Amino acid sequence: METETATHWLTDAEQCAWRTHLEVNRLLTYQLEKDLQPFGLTINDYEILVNLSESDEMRMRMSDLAAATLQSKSRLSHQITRMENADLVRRENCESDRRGLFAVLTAHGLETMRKVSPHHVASVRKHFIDLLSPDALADLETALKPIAQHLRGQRGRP
Amino acid sequence: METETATHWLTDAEQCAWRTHLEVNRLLTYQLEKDLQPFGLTINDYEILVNLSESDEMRMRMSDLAAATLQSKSRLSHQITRMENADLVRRENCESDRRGLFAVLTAHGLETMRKVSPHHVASVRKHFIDLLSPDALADLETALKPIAQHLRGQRGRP
DNA sequence: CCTAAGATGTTGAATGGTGAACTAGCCTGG
DNA sequence: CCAGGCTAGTTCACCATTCAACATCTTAGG
Repeated sequence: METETATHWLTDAEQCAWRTHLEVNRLLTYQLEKDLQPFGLTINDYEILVNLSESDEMRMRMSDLAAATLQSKSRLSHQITRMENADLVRRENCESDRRGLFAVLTAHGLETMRKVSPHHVASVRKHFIDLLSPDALADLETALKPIAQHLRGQRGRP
Repeated sequence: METETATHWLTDAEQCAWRTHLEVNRLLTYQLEKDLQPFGLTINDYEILVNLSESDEMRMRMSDLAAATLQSKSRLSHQITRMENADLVRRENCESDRRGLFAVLTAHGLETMRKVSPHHVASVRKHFIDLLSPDALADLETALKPIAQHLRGQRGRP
């Protein structure tokens, strides 16, 4: 009789799927970053722009933006400072809560977004979406959705 | 007749799958990192340990290790320096090519690996593998494998 | 009210990552 | 055999991220 619980190692199939997942993630991030580079944007920059451009009035509270992009407040603060220097975004005070700030997309930020997004979408297609059959896409979504939900639940837990 | 090529935007289904994929990645990385933290290791550290422990003689050439973990040589060099200071790894000269160095797992590194890996595997199970049915796992592998291959091909291209 | 606890955001120091320049050793063709 | 170009790895200067300390404002309880 075992005195300690045996580790439940991964089967070959599990390990293979897991490593493929890891590899795709890393290579994909690398590739998207690279395709964005000619425009002087990082993936982080781009994601901020997406969030803002999809928001009402092109603005979001710093906290909400940090939550939406899964970054720490500190990191977002630095990030927005950099983007402010690049005139992609500006900070604006919040009337209703004077502790608060909005990050607001500037005209130049919006313009940048319009120019860059087609290229980014093309990149996502080329390196991901278009390599998946409609069935595979659906399967992927089905497989990952519950995981996303589980992980969201884990956030900010012991 | 259009004078410029229209952007082929993502459909709702495509966008949804894409964003789920992104979200899972980020949250999963966050979670795995967090589960590794009590042992004083980062995901990067862990991955180096895995690579070395699976290698012949518990050693790999710096270049090979960099390629295997998809890091720049510079980054790996810093990383190994840190791990050397933590006595997880040591550098050793290469007889056959005197430019070369091996990163070698130390006894303490191996011991650490033995202690930590069951927890890491449990974490991978809890937050990923065990949330997938065997079918979903197979689907995932099927969907991602060609993408991994495509991306590997893109590496180090114009 | 007033105070204490909590939320919002910034800052600064320390650590980690990047990319280019560099050192050193290998290898090939003339 | 030796000059040039190539490969391995490190280093340096700069940028990005983290973590803890802080300033400011809000809100809930007494």
